[in-house]
Amino acid sequence: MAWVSVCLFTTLFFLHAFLTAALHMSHILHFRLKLQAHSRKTIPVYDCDRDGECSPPGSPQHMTASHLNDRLAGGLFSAGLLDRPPSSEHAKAAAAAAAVAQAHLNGTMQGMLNLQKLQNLATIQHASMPSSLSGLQGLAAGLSSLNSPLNLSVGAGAGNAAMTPGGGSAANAGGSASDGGAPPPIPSAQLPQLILASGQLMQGIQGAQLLIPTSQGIATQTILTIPVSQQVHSNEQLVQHLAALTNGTSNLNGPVAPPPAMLNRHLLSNGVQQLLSAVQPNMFGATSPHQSMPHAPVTPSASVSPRRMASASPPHSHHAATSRSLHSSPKASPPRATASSHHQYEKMPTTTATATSQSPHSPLYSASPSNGHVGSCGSQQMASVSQNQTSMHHSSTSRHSPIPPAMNRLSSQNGEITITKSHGPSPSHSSSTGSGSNHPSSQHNVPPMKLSPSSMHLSPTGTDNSTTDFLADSPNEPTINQATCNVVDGIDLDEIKEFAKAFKLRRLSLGLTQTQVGQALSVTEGPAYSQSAICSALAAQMYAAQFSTQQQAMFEKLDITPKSAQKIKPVLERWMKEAEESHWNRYKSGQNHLTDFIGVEPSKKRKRRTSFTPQALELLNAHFERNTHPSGTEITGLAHQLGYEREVIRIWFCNKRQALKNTVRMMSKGIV
Amino acid sequence: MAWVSVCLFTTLFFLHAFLTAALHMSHILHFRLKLQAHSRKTIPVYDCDRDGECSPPGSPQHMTASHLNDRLAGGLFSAGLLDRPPSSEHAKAAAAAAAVAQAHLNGTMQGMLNLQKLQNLATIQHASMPSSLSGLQGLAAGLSSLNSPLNLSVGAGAGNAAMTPGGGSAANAGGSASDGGAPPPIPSAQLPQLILASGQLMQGIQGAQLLIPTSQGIATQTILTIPVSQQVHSNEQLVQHLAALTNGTSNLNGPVAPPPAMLNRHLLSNGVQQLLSAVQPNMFGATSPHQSMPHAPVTPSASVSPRRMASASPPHSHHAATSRSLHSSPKASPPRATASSHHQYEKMPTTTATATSQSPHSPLYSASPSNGHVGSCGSQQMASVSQNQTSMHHSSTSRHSPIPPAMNRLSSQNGEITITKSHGPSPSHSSSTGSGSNHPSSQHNVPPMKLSPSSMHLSPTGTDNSTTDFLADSPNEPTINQATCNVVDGIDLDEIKEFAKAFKLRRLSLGLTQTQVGQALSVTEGPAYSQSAICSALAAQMYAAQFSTQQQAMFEKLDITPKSAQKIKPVLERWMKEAEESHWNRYKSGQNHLTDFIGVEPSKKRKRRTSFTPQALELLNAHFERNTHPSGTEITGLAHQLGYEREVIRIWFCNKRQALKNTVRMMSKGIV
DNA sequence: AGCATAAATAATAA
DNA sequence: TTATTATTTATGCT
Repeated sequence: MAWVSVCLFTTLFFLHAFLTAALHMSHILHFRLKLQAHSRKTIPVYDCDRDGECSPPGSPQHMTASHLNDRLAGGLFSAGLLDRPPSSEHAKAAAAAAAVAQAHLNGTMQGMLNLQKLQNLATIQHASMPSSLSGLQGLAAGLSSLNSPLNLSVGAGAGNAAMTPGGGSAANAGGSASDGGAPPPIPSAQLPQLILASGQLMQGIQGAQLLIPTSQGIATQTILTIPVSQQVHSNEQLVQHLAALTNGTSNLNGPVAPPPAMLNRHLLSNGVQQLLSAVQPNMFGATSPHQSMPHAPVTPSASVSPRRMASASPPHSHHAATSRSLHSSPKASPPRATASSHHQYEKMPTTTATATSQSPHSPLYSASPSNGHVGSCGSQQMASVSQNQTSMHHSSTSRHSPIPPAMNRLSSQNGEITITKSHGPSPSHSSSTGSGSNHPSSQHNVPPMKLSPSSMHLSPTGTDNSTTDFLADSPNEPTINQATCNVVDGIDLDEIKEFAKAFKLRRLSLGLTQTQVGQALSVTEGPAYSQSAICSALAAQMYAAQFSTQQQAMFEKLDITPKSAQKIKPVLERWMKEAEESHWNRYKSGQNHLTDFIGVEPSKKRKRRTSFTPQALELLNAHFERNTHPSGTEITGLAHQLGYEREVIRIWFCNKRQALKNTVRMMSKGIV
Repeated sequence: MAWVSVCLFTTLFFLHAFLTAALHMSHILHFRLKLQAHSRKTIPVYDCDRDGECSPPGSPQHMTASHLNDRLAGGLFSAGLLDRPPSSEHAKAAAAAAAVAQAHLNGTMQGMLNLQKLQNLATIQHASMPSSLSGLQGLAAGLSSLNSPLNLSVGAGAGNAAMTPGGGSAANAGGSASDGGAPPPIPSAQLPQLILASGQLMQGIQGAQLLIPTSQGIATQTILTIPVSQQVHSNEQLVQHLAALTNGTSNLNGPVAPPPAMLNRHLLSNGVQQLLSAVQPNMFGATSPHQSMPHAPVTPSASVSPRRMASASPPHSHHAATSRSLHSSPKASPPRATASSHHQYEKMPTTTATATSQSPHSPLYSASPSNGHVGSCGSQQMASVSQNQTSMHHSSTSRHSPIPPAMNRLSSQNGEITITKSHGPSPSHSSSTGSGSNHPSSQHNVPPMKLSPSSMHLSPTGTDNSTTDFLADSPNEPTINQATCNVVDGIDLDEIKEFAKAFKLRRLSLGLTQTQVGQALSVTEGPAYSQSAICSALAAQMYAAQFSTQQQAMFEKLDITPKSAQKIKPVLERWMKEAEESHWNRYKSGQNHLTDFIGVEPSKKRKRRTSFTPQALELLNAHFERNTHPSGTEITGLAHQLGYEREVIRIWFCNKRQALKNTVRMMSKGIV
């Protein structure tokens, strides 16, 4: 009678190159943090268990977060991003956050940061973009924050100018920005920082985008709060997440002010996988020459929808002069993209089967083509920071103009954080800082894009050139050094991935759906950018992103070239800027309706929640019991019979099935 | 780059008396094991973290697996399940696994266990069902395995007969079954263990059902692989999962052999939510008197679909004599349900908001009406074990006949594990064994059901009576002690929930959809059990299960009475047995098409959407990367490897290519 | 204040 | 292209 069954529980960890590492997760997780320097080469940095004990992979040695920071800093330095070698002291590496609210996420944080609170905090602090090094410093600060118990505070050291690479690191190390540099005087912009947009960006990530008027212009700051245990269905696991913190600083007024620096910050929690990255899109080339940095959005026109903007063409394009100042500063900024420090965070593979692990990849001033990740084929150099000037001249008009100068990696352009998978296959790509004339090919084509000039205006920040700066590898018109780069694909993939990610974050931060974006774009960009096309393009990008190095071949085979994907990027990028700008404008005018600026009517509202009568429910349930998957006819019949819309009935069944499924799942889990 | 996939392989051993043990699996999980004696009282047994350190809940003390075993053994003993007190020595408690392949999953395991491999392994080992205590021993062994570093090997100590409570524990503790007891001689059943069915059961759960011929009969073992990080969208989180392992033992040949024991074991991981449940439907009353226990499925007819079976009526009903032996044995089996030890496993609340905690509730020979869970209203006693004889006489013909004898709780009848929520509201129902005349009302109507006798044949196991035994509370004909039971609802809910869960697991393990079941049932059971009706019944049960005590009111309001659900249970149970039997038969005949035995035409509706496991997707994507156009052979291989239908795999590639193509197209559109 | 679930969104199997 | 699923959001009610 005896039955013996043996239950085995196993945890399999799949390493992305099909290397599988088995981890044991104690309580919850184990997490393995890897920093990826330039190339796909990954540097395992951290491997901790819940107890907080961390050890580098394959090594008994334990590393603390600070160690990690040092390591990072070292990497940066070696990459030429830092002026001087990082000090080995933990705090040293960390610089005060510049122009960024420092998120302070408490490990034991009970909930998400309330966005309202964020806003309130935001009003208190202001960020000014000092200059060159601030970006790096911010980065450093971010890194240093790793040491902190994962606290994210929204106060923040605004005084970026004060931040020198070596300065104020200690403060940051503490993790709370509030104690950071003295808040810079709030210059021209008397507007308090406002929440441009807020809401859930992804899975469990709450995001808020703040507009921070500064003497330099308007800075946009994105704050993402990432619940540690987000997405985990089971209770006990500690989860990790990555949060991307996007910092966008736009110069609105100060033509004189130092250019806003870009900050990229990645915070990774040990016990909990978390990533915070901030990117600041400023300073990069404006796609269209006529783009100006709108002072504070001049036009208070309430609902400036992208479409409207498109039609209204250049209404906002004034202050072209400001752009100059902006550009100049980038040059000064020391943290060149030279060593595009790709901090890869190796996550545990999610359930998603895609074998590649995603590593947060914060392209900062990753201007230098030598960026490890970037398959820089050509000999072209692109000084990311300095690019601004160069890129400035890119004519937005020349669509496929081979203008390569001041090319930035996608990320920098977006000013968004993106997570890149480490691409297993493509080996090379070390931290060839600066001068690397690696892959000229696809990487550096600067397709100004078909930027409907109309859509260009309003871009408030110096970020304008960003679109132009992109190294879009256009298959056609292989401008510079493009022939020999076969690494390009890999690079493209990275870029695409990053872009897609960044775009998504930005889109979400505006509270827009893919559909909305598509619709708006179709209006703005014309038929070629029909909604579906855009959406699909986005999807494609996402999709493409999935394939990292390893799959490039297939990619080509299927004719799904990253190149084409790359082409659409500028358009999307441009639109996004406009949308964000518009958003800001509306804010100013007091009209803060997120959906207003979309070319879509607000009509879109959510349908009123239907409430079914008990009788209806009875019938529906009876039907459901008989058949959980009623045919269309059945549904129609029911709808008619009950007097509800067919769709309502259909959805009812969908939800009912879902509920059932959930129930079952729980039960099984529960099992008792 | 890191991929982490966690696969949990669990083998559940169902102790036939509904003993559930929650284990902590070191490596990865934390388990909390609770033994629940009769009533819902739960006894926390284990709580370990990956380090292998275990401590009883609320206690700093660490327990080793062996401790757990001891504890368990002690519990069992106290419950009267063991003949002698368990020794305190760690190894002692563990007995060699009986009749079960012991899965050995290495923590560093690279991928999921290949089902093929499992099958191969299965062929190596054989399980023989010794006698009474073997079940317990097996359990103990299983528990002991907890100590192992989470290795799951599919080799396994088969020599169950040799297993005495105190013997061979050490070997098991090692975690590898291969070194376990000497493989018992493979008696009559010369068939190697085979995979009855395999595939994705749910979300990311892969399941394989093995048939293990033993001298006692055929044992079915279900192995579920649960990716740790399943369902997690972010990479890094380690996830939890629950695995349910169903063990069904059917006596095929040995009329003389001791009756198969049912083992119910629940493994629950703390850190990772895992559930393993096994249910064994054997030994219970046959609904229709003419049912016999088919020897080894006599009819090798390839596709013995339920429908066919229905039409063919009693083709397989031979060996009626065997049933006798089966029944007799239950009596002899020491582990009577007396102390229907409910091992409740308390899991961490999952993210799902449902506030009720689910406690694993494994009804084993919960024959005694006194079972805490059961709201035994009437004074009727039902000796679950002994019931067989009694129930045997139930006439399947009398649908609503008030025949109460040998009533079993649903679970026991099913021999399935089900998860019950603890119902807050209904207080009473202590382990008022036997005599409690609590809620006579709805609880005890024994609607024999309209069991179309035709459908009865083929039920291989002695389980036949199970259907009859059910205490279906039919609103009409309140037979015995039924008036005063208001607790009934709570009880019913428990049962319903349990049943629904068990049924679903079994259904899924056969790869059947509700629709399929419904269709098959409509054929088998007649119009009253039309497809839709069945499905709805299932759904209703599921649905009903959702509501635990708190929501009963609503339940009633919606007219989703547990009672009605209860009525259909026996039918479903019976059908499931047949289906499983049929499955086996087909297997024997070499026709292993999962869908074959369903009485449903394939012509029907769109196939249910498959959901691939992350692991499967990983593999598929890897293949896709290499080759977007795999040959038929490749596809077949993949399908086999992954346990999906070939067509599903083929379609996956089609869709994948399509997606790629779309992506490309859009991108190109985009720009140019 | 929370819960149950209708509605909406995104992904993807068929 | 369609239909379903999987998730998420947020409404309406207690």
